[in-house]
Amino acid sequence: MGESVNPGLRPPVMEDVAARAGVSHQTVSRVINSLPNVSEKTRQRVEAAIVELGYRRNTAARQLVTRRSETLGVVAHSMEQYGPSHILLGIQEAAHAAGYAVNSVGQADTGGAAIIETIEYHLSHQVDGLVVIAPREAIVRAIERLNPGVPIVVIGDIGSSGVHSVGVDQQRGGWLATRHLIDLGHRTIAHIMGPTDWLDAKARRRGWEGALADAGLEPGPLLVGDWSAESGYEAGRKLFAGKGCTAVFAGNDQMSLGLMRAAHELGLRIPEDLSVVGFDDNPDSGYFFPPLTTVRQDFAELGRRCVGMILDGIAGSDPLFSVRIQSQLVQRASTAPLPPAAVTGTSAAIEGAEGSSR
Amino acid sequence: MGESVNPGLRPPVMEDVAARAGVSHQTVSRVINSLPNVSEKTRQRVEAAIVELGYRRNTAARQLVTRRSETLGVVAHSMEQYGPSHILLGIQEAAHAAGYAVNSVGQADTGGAAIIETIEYHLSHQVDGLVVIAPREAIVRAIERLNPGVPIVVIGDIGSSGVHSVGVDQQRGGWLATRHLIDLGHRTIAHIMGPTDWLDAKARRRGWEGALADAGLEPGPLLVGDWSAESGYEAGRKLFAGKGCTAVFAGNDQMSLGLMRAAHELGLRIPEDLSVVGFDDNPDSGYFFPPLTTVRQDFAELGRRCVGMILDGIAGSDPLFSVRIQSQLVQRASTAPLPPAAVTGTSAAIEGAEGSSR
DNA sequence: AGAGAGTGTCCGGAGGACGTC
DNA sequence: GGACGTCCTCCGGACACTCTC
Repeated sequence: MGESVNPGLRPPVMEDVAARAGVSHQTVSRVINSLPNVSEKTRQRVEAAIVELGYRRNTAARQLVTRRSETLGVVAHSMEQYGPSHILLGIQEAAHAAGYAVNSVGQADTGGAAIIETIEYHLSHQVDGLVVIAPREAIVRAIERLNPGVPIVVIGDIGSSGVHSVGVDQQRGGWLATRHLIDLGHRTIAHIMGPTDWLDAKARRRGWEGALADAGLEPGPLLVGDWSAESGYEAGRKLFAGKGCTAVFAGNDQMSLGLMRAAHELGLRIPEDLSVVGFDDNPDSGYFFPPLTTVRQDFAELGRRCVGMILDGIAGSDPLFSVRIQSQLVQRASTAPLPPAAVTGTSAAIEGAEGSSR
Repeated sequence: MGESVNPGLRPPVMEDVAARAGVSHQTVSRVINSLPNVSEKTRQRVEAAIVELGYRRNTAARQLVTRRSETLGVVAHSMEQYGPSHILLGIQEAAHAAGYAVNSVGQADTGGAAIIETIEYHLSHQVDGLVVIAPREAIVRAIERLNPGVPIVVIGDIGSSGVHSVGVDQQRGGWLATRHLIDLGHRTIAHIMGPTDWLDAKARRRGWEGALADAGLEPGPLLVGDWSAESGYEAGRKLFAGKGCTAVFAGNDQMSLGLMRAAHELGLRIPEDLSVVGFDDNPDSGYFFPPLTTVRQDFAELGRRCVGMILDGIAGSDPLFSVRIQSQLVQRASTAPLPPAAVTGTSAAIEGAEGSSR
């Protein structure tokens, strides 16, 4: 590709710069690393030589001797999803602020083996710390058996475990969402959960169950989706075919979208006939039809805490074992009180439970 | 972090494995690299030693001598957007299939300087090839002045330039979207473009202008958004306040979403009163209200072509300079023919609003 | 003798410790 | 004591070599 400053085959090395500047390679090293004891004149000569030769320091060699890479590895997974991708953004921001580069390797492959392979990849590349975004049971298990040699933090609301973790309190989020519906007077509240092997999905579901139990209510219908709008739509078709529920807590915003589409097609009005709560608060959900009540997660904070834990680990102090970030309910227009008399509207008439509970 | 297999401070190296297996480090190297001339018995002893010690080969040292990293660098940017993030997924898939790891470094920072810094980061980390997802003018300019030493491909529909590139033919996509509206009989077609410093946004806009010009029509109103649903909403409020247009081509699906929300709030029915076309075909848009007509981009193909170009470059053959991937129109329910008589202004309020489109 | 199995030495590029002027 | 230079080291791989059957 054209105008190479260095027509020779091999890129310039420190020694070349040194020769050009008339100093030793060690002095070049000092200049590059801003160490003291280099005269101003020499520094300038070296810097000029660097520019002239288009020198770039060889990080492999540097890492070899320093044993540090100043980069954090991230095992990225399901990055097409809103949550994971924004977690990564949060981590990148926080790491950058701390002077660390972030090297993220993702794979579409869903298997645990691929994840472990990626972890090994990072470890053999001398990352100084490692974040695993892989809220799946199997992964956590595998990590416990690992001997990483560097701090490693798993993102996710994984309960007590031998693995360091940072996660949004998904269960509480699910609880908040469900509680909100209960407070509005709903009594039959369905849940569409994410894939059952996602820890997040399970935690949100537990929150739903918990809120219902706390209120002395029976769990409503439970369906499983795959986070996609399509799966939410299909769940909605099934759900609305059966006997009515008046409210649904969907595991994320996209499934809520599909669900609401299914509702529209069947002539159910939202929120008059059906209240819907999502999870994530992705930037679009305020513009859904209607704007979606949902649960917001603070990914920036998540990234900060996560990177903080890793830096603590690098510094040697034993970090907190597990951190939970709070989530918060964002009320919009997809939820409304259950009108006292409106129980006749849909086929929810079966639920004559006005006075019975509580 | 408890049960380290190697309580010493320094991780095991090849020599340690060799000692344990009773061979020389060179034999260990042969085993690891699956080279011939190692007896089965020796191989097994070595492999056992590797597992026992938890040995991982030091990639820095390996790179130092092989001068190859078998990884591709990706400069990721604006990864919160649908397009960029899915391009990355496509690249990862293709690279993985070719046996390359992908190391993506993203930053929130929008400045060109940060991008160049990231490129330098990758180059000094000995990536074997480099992809830059940064469809911004300034970046392309800066890359032209670079002396990378490895193949570098920019993602984007950047016209002729000294830089290798792969991109979806955005302009043609914009043309298709607009043409579709023209074919439906629309005559005043607005466009909400993305940020003006995005090459993609400009290309889509050119497509819109081109299609109108080809049909002998005047350009309709032009507004600028930032890809977000919110910006689409605001654009919609402005647009619908003025004299009516009957169709809008929005620069992406999210802006379409916001736009449709604005339309709903003003009592405009879609597609009866207003046709909308988006761009991206993100998985949600089939579940919008109504399902969105949009333009699909093949990100997997994009990734394949991109990685293919880089591999060609690594192999030494001069790659194609610039590749354009075709996009395609996906028709759904947000567009409809302009009723011959319906040009009677924007407020067709009368009509039972039961449009269960589809 | 010759093929197969295994060894010794040096090298890559940068940084640390220490020495010298 | 400031401004350098000299050696040695990090770890894995290429290469040439030796030994054995």
